[in-house]
Parts: sequence; structure tokens; C-alpha cells
Amino acid sequence: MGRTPVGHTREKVFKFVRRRLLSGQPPTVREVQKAFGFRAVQTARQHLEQLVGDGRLAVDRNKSRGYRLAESVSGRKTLLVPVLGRVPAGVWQEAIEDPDGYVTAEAPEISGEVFALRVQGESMIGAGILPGDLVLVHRQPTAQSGDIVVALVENEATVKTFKQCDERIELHPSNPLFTPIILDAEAVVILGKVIEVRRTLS
Amino acid sequence: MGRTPVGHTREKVFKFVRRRLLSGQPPTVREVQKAFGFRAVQTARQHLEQLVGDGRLAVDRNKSRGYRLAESVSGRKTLLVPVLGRVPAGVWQEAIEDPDGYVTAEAPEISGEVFALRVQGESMIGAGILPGDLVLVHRQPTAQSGDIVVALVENEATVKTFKQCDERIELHPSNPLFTPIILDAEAVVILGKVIEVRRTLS
DNA sequence: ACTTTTAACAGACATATGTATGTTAAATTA
DNA sequence: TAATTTAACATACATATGTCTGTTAAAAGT
Repeated sequence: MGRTPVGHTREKVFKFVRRRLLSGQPPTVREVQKAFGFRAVQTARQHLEQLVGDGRLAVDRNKSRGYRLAESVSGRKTLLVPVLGRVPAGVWQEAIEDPDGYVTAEAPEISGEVFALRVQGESMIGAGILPGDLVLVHRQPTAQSGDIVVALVENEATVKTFKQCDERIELHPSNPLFTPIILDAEAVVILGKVIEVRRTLS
Repeated sequence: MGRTPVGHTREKVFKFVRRRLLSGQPPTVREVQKAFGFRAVQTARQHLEQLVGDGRLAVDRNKSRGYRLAESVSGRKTLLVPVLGRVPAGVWQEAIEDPDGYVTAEAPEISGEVFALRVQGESMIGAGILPGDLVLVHRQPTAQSGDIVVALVENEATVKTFKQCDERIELHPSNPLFTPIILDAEAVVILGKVIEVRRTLS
């Protein structure tokens, strides 16, 4: 195997590793070796270590399949989000423990706890949120006016636009057929803020 | 370590492994052992093998960190979707080779080639697809009436509802301010069908 | 009471895998 | 041209890791 242009192979190695990592199958050094037809393990390892030195990869030393994407590269952290079927008032822990499933999401930095919910009802159609859509929610007890939030109203989880006026909380639908909900700040339980909307088309 | 109720520990092992797999870090047998405080490696391995036997996990034999989620369990395959900045008419290969980035998606079964695009324009607001939304597109040259597709019109990628009438193709917006595009079947290039819509809220 | 199944343990073995040392030659730089 | 850097190779070593054989005791079934 002849010599390749400078940096050329390294770029391909990076893309290979990234592809494997993002698809959930971290490669071994020797798998990289074989993928590129290197005759020596060390050639593969050299490229990998260079990528670590360049800050593009990170590595768990002495662990098999230990190479990871450097956070500085990905910028965002891949996290596992539990999909909750129903949102209970009190028994939060149980709902998290036994979710209907998981979806993966990319969130900027370490953004605390995130969960997902299916939207019921058509009250947010105007904001492009349809019944059946999956909303990813960053769990937080407060919000800013204009945020779309998930709130607990009469033991039902509802998605609305949040607005705070003095001591009152207003939950605005985005559908002229629905009327805003106006409550005392005390009476409203904010579960979190919607950070992403997903819809699957058959 | 005393004996635990039947199946109790196995369920926890499964959830542990699933969590690790979905977050992209397949565990070793010994990592499972330590996570549960087993004094013998074999105990961990026993549970893992049982899970394989139950069809809940799959495994790459003799590979380190070789346990996977059985496809029959996940039902859907996690795949890596390239996000394309611009959609070129001809140089498809290059666009795929050097995407702006990747997102992970769960798609039912082996669903061929999938790519992602950012939506420009407000022509599909009525269908809950807003400017800036990310659409995941299953690449396919044809579609059925009613499908939302990405089509190439005058070298521009556009998202519309597809409708076929005899020899004519109609591309319908979901916004009264826009007018349908009607073309000969020959003159339309269908890039694919929209299978998912994603929107990130700051 | 007997057998069967299952959870957990103990120790060992084979190899998969990360790591280290040293060499060669092409490309780049001084 | 000489020195330096870089891609690639060859060989070897330590350990991380999957796998095997055999044992014990509690639970479940007969």
C-alpha cells in the first residue's frame, strides 16, 4: 500500500469512525485497519490517535472500542429520551422508570432531564403542532412568556404557549376554536418546555 | 448476593443493556457484572444469553461489546441520516458524501436510503410543516397521491403534496397563498417521500 | 418427597484488542 | 542537499473480554 496524500486518509478514517459511532457500533482499532486495508494495526491506531490529538475524537483508554466523538466536535450531546405514555400527576418516578420506549435526540450541551410526550388534541395546530406529534420536553418548573410548554391542568398534560402577566399565568392555544386558560400562578404546574417537535408520516 | 425473584433481575439487565446500547455504548459482559454487583462473570453472561434466547437481544459472537437489540424487539432500525444543505440536480453522490451533518432516526425495517433537508418557504404551513423544519426523506422516484414529497422543480427542491392525474403530476401546497404546480409526469423529478418532520424550538 | 428449573458463584482458558518499540520510504521543509 | 515530518509496515506484549466447565442452593413443578 503506497503512501496517500497528507491528511487524505485521516479524513476518511474520521468519517468511518463517526459513521460507526453514530450508528451505535464503535469500531476496534483492527476493524479500522481492515476497513482501510492497512497491513499494520499501528497505521490505524496512528490515525486514530492523531484524530484524538486534533480534538476530533475522544478515547476511553484501555477500553475496547473506546473511541468516541469529541464533544467539541459534535457540539451537542446525544441523549436518550424516554417516551411517556401518560403523564401522571405525582408518580413521576414510575413513569420515567417504565417508559413506552426511547428515542434518541441531540440536545445542546448538558441540558438536564428531557422526556417525550404524544400530543393530544388540536389546540396547537396554528403553531404546527398536530395531534399525534411527539414533543420533546425539557423538564423545568418555570418558563418565559412565549415558550411552548407542557402544563398540568386538571391532571391532564396539555401543550400551550406560556404567558405570564403579573400573578397570573395564561396558557394560550394556537387555534381560534380554543380559548386561553387563565390561572393563578400557584395553580399551574409547569412540567417543562417543548424543545423539539417530531411527526412521523406513515 | 442472595437469590432474587424469578425474572426480576433479568428485566433490569435488559433495561441496563438497552440504555447503554441506545446511548451508543455497548457494555461488556463484565461491565454488566459490575453494574449489578455479581461476583461471577458467568452470572451476567447467563442473563445476557437468556435475553438472546428470549429474542430480546442479539449478539455478535466472539466480538467485544457484541450485544445488540434484537430487531424483532426494536421493530425499527436506527439509522444515520445525512443532512443535506442544498440539493443539487445531478451531483447527488457528492452531496451525500459531504453532508452538513448527521441525525439519527428510527425507521421501520430496512427502509433504503434516507436523507434530511431543511424546509424553505411557507407553502406547507397548512400541513404543519414550517420554514426551518427538518424533513426526513425516503429516497424514491415515485409516490402515491396524498404523499408529501420532495420534488425538484427548476433545480429547486420543494416540499409539496403529491397528486397524480393521468399523465399529469400535481404538486399541491398547503397554504392558500400558494398555487399548485401542474406538470407533465416526465418533467417532474421526485427525490423522495417525507417520512418525518422535526422542528427544534430554541 | 422427588425432580427440574433457575439465580448465583468459582476458577480457568482462548482470543480479541489496546498498546509499545522499531523500521522504511515518500513528502515536506529548512 | 540535508533535516524533519508523515504514511505505512512488522512484530511483539499485556490485558480486556468472550467463553467454558463445574458447583451450590433456592424456587417451582410433579
